[in-house]
Amino acid sequence: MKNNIKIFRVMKGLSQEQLAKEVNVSRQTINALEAAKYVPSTVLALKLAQILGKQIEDLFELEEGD
Amino acid sequence: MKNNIKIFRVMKGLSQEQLAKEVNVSRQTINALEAAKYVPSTVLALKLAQILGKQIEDLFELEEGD
DNA sequence: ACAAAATGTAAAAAACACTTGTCAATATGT
DNA sequence: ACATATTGACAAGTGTTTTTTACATTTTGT
Repeated sequence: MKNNIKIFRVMKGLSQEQLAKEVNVSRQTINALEAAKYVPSTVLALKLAQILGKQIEDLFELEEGD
Repeated sequence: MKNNIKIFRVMKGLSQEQLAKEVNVSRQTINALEAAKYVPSTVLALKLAQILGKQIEDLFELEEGD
């Protein structure tokens, strides 16, 4: 599961910590997400999409094996 | 967290079991989802949106407390 | 009325998101 | 060069949550 969170976050001029605060998670969670260590819950995905002004489908891409 | 899975599933003329097979989960998972017993993983949400021809944002709606 | 298909529900297992803490590395600005 | 802000990475744990297995009920068609 690939994601483009980092790209859109930077485009918004936000630090990981700032984004984390906006969606109520720890900074490490954002960091791990950008490193594709795991896939966020649907709730978090929706919040991220909302803050970043994108559709979830823009942020995440299904891969072989998902 | 509300969802419209049932509505779109029926519009597609699919049974719970058929939809379940398409997205590789048990039939009961679909049933529980439609009963809003829980929110599916992002992976499953993406697959459902794909099969139903909708955006995740069309299927799920954030509520107070999510 | 009967069989088959579809749906509902509950308990339990299995999987996973997320936190906290910590340290190292890289970038940014003065 | 120095200090500060930002990011990367990792371990360990916890608690939550998704998902399955199994059984019961309802619906549909003939």
